[in-house]
Amino acid sequence: MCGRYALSSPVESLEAQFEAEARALLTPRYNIAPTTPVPVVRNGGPGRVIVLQHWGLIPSWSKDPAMGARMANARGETVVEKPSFRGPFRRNRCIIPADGFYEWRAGTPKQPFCIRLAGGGLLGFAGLWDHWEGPDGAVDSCTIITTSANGAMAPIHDRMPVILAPEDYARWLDPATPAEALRELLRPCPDAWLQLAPVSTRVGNVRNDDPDLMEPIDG
DNA sequence: CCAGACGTTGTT
DNA sequence: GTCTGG
DNA sequence: CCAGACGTTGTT
DNA sequence: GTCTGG
Repeated sequence: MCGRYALSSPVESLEAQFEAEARALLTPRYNIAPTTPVPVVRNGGPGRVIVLQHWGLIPSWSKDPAMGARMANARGETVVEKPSFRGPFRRNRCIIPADGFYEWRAGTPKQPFCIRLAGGGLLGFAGLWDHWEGPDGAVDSCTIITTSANGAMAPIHDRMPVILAPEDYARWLDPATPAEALRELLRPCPDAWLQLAPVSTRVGNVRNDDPDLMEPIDG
């Protein structure tokens, strides 16, 4: 799955790769957790924008915004039908940028890994967002879509985030793309894209937030 | 008809 | 909001 | 995802 | 064990 990731690339790199205009101040983060604001690329006006949205999708019809707490991920296999996700899947698709993400291999102790592009560069997760309004204001929130693990990820975990190819960004964000074509995109990326490395268990604690969290350790 | 759910992950 | 269960 | 809490009363 | 917070 994807419950923790990092994003520290300069805003200029994000704007270039995703052809979007940043409308929020972005700070380097090496330990991004659900329930925090995360940068999201989505359609806005004539072009694409980068905005901060709460990680954990709160359905627009939800009475309790706490519902978002368990919506950090959405299964790609079922987004088309789940009540919480099918509306956003039709209308509110987004891309969530990352420099890498973390997965924990089961065992004692659990061993965290950092997964990055083998050739370096930014990843774009397939995501969904929604707009929620409550008595005390409005919240735009988002979720990261998951799929089965590819060969590279399988030794660590049976799920992984959907990582879009840059040539698929436009298709994913285009409101006119048919659902069948969208579902074609929700597949595990090729093994060769990814590079995995074990990292310090310090990443488990969300209070730790420094570049060393992404650094490979021995073993 | 109304009431209640609406989700994923990992682990057992 | 929309579906499922009763 | 993991880490950490898991409670109430009265008083300031 | 299970929920909340980050």
